[in-house]
Amino acid sequence: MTTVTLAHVADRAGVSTATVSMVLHNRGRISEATRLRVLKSLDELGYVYNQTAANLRNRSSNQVGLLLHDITNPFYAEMTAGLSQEMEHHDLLLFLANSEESGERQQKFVDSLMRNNACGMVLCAAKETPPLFFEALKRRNIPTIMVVRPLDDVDFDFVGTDNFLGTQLATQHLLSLGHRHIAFIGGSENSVSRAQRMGGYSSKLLEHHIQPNSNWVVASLASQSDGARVAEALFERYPEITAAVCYQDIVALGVMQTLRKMGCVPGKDFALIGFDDITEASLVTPGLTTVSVASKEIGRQAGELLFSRIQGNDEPPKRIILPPALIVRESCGFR
Amino acid sequence: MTTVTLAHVADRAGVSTATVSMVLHNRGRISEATRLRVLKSLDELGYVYNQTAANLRNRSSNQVGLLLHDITNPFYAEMTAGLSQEMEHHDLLLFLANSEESGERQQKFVDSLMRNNACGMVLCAAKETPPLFFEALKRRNIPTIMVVRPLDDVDFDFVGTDNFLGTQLATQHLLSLGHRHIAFIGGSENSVSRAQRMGGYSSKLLEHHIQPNSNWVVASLASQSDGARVAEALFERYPEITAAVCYQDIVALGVMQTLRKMGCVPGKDFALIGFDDITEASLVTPGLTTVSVASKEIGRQAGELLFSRIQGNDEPPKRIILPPALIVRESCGFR
DNA sequence: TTGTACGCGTTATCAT
DNA sequence: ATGATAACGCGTACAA
Repeated sequence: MTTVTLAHVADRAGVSTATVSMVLHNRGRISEATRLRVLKSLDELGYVYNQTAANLRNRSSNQVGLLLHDITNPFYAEMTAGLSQEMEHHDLLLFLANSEESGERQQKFVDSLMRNNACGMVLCAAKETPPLFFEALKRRNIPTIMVVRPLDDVDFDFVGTDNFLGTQLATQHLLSLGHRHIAFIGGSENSVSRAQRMGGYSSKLLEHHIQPNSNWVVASLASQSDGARVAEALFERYPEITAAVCYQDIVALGVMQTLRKMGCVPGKDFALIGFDDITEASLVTPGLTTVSVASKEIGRQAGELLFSRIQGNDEPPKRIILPPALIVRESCGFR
Repeated sequence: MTTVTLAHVADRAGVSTATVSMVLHNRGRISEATRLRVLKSLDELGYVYNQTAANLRNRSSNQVGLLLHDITNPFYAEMTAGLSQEMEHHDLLLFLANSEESGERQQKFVDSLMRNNACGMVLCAAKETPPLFFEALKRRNIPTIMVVRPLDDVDFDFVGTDNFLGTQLATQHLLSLGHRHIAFIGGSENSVSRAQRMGGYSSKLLEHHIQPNSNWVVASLASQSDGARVAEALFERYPEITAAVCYQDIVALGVMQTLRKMGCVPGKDFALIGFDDITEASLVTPGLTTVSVASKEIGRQAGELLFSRIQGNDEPPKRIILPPALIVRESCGFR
């Protein structure tokens, strides 16, 4: 109840609060005798350090914010685990918030972080975030790392994966299996990530002297059901398609449903590739061939970079792009 | 850079800091004229409220901690989403930490919460947590809600699901499909949740005058691979088993792998039921019949209860047990 | 409405 | 060499 303060400890040890503070931080020149006396009092009174008071005095804090749209998405959960580990390693506390793609909630969270004097943040910005949001952030001058969703704005640190290379790998895989009629399914129209992934896909086709067909490129929401829906429409109109690169695994799983429904066996009659390598990808039958983006590593690297910024690292903004890898399972069949 | 304080705002508006504070909180009787003047200054100077200072003065905070073993587990991710939503609703910030079943990390997190003067916490305690940990928590007297893992200690609020009823539902389902040789797979030996789930399973068997066979009850780690491993050993020794209730979905998915490997079709040659209803359960083929525990709702209810405790609700500790529901998919076949 | 003591740890300055 | 003094960070709320 009655909180024990430095003053209480100091009284008991017969020293000043300054001395106790110094002992706590192993700073200054304190004789071994007093040090022991202070430690004893500290222990006897069950002193609990008041970080709030220290933070106020130091105009600092040990608290970092993480904003996602949806922690329920296994990709982000993995990333969070990586970041959390890194934060713990540096004795930082991690605030978590889900924006659910709402700019309002995003703003609310960031405001809250400012008020609480957070020392840094990791953001995966909501889709329709206005430039003003980022401008305001810059003025605040608080270390901020953007993750996963690439931003045009180069003034921010960024950690993500190489979307372009990822779909290149995927497309190359399909091409070398002999496919020539390859669709691209998923992603929302205005997404930068999608543009990059589409770029990898189309560039690979062109490299092989194949004309990308814009009719075979369709968007979808980030859900299994919508993936299934758009795939159905696509395959009905263009039965000549024999393979597809999907924007993300969730969508690919939906496409798989549609294929089955049409009596088409993925991995035999059709070749399907996803993106993200979420846990589900290894669980479905046939196993989904996909592009792995090392989600946990993104979190870890973001944490590392953020920590260095908090420590005062003021090098120009960095872009850390982690290499993706093709994970071959059964959904594309065998050579 | 130079932080704007209440004093600055007060100066500019030609009033005292007390007045500004009152305007900020809509407290006291301030004339409309001064109120507007203050609001104007607030805006012009771009004032940011310093929650840290307020917290220090009030000996309070708006920060809550959540401890899990693994945010990567979809069950906990869902729960976190529910809690996060509830916290946001009450303008509380949520600290997240993964213990990964380490008592040390758990202790470290809780200590950190104490130092930071958190106003409450939600804990899913690590497996081998010593009673001393809970005793110390009680002395601290900080609102704490235990979740998911039932505790013997009745001095804490608890929110979880009815494990016993859950496996009763599952077992009943298998029995009514005609199965008589039913195994119980998964969970770690010393877990209370497991004891409860095993209780539901065995009581149902007894109710139907079937002797539970302890050889058909096997433990496993909370992973697909270990589920597969123990299932393989079990089925080899006891080929007469035709159905299984699993401790959790992850394990059931592993069992499914083993079945397939043995040329056994789940839902046709074998009936399988999981527990948790994680997303993957609906994605595999055949869809996994399972017991749903409303993970998100657990988070929400924990948040609600915690908030009421923070508000001063000092009723005796509550145990909120959410009813589970059987989700019938295809892994048990059809009648 | 205001003046101001207060919450508690920090650290520069001063004293022995 | 050791350690004390006290102003300070900034919002709060009571007495005036």
